[in-house]
Amino acid sequence: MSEKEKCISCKKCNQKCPMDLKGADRRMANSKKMDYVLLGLLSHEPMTGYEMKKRLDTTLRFFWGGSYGSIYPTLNQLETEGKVTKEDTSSNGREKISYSITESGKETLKEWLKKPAEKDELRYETLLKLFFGNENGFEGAKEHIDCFEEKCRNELVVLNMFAENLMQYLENDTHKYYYLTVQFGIKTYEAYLDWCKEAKEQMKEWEKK
Amino acid sequence: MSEKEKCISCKKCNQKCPMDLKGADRRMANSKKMDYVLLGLLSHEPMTGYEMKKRLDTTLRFFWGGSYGSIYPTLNQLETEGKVTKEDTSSNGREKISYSITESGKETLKEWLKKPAEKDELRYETLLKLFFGNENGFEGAKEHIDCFEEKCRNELVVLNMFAENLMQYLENDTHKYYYLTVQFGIKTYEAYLDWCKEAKEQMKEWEKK
DNA sequence: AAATAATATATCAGTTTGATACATTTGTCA
DNA sequence: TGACAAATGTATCAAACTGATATATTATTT
Repeated sequence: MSEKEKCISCKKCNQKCPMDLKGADRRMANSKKMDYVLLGLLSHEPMTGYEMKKRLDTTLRFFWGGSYGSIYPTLNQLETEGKVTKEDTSSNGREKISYSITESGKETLKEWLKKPAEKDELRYETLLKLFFGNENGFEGAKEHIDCFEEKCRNELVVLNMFAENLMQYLENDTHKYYYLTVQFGIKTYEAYLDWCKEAKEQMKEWEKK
Repeated sequence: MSEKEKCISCKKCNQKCPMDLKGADRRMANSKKMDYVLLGLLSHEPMTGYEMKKRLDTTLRFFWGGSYGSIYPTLNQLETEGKVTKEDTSSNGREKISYSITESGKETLKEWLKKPAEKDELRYETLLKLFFGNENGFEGAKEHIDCFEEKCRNELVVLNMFAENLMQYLENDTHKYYYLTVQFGIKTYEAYLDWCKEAKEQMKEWEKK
């Protein structure tokens, strides 16, 4: 039995990976990323912590996330390190702190930008439920795919709006990079939709037999 | 100025999201997922913790991960809850514990499989570096894309091998679902490569002007 | 026979999440 | 105008997970 013929997914078929993955460098340093995310946002313009959260939920939502629980503590840490400065812009009773990036902060950001990306990852619960779907049958699998398909369609609507909207601001340099990431989102969601269709067709084939 | 004309990426252009995202249900319950991952793996066949880690690094690597730090504690917890059973299969001095799923564990897995997926997410450091790339210039952006492109090509080689290998085992039901996830991986990595090419072309256009 | 790789369990500090608490300001509509 | 809802804003916490590392044995290569 050659390496290629060995099954890679269970012991019964003599489980063996057909390729050496030891150098595949998944799971690298889990170094703190929030620093760079916040410095990056502040490199565009000064803003509050609340606003950074909003950016993460709208502009960056297709490829990165973040919660208050890491935003505010990180901002304080960055201030201690002299990489951002606070400015109290409270009006009346409402607390409001506007953050700006310092030269030192810009330096830190630039250094990070020069280094290659450590880790890109997907964490698709839909795929997880599909992979273990044997206990759930084709019907269950189809439901998960339908649900995923709908989400993708919704995301595509948003992304296409973003792209259209951005067209008017492409003379702004920072927006060029934003545009590229939006195109990435569009390309991937279109691929997902494509896969949804094919996967359901494949299951129909299997059901016939 | 209509909603559509407002810029969604900075304050200068009167930042406003062209779409209401409040109901977009990003960031839902961060409930423990490792339970289900391990139960899912054990629903295929009994194995050790070490082997589960290996599966995560090979078979599931394209859409899910996991570390020893959550595998072993979760296995102990699952045993306490009666959802898996331990069997000591040590030989001589080497400790070896084989885990099996119980009826109760299968029930838990099935219930989870029936519920819709809570959250699918991308965490692409490459896109992050690209988005903040203004500080780094087109040259820097291209380097990140080249690096990403190479990773994608490598992943595609592995995935195509997986697909080819799996063809021989498609009569095995659980492998059908595995096959679908591999197809997902292939589709998405192909889309990524497509985007890499277009993004670099786009940047060339911008450079001309 | 020695060195290296693979198997195997286990723990820990550091990072992030999702939820929630609390308070004020703005917008809506009756 | 006044009441109510939504948006703005800061902050913290338990629970989850990662990446690294420690430790030890067995299998494979040189």
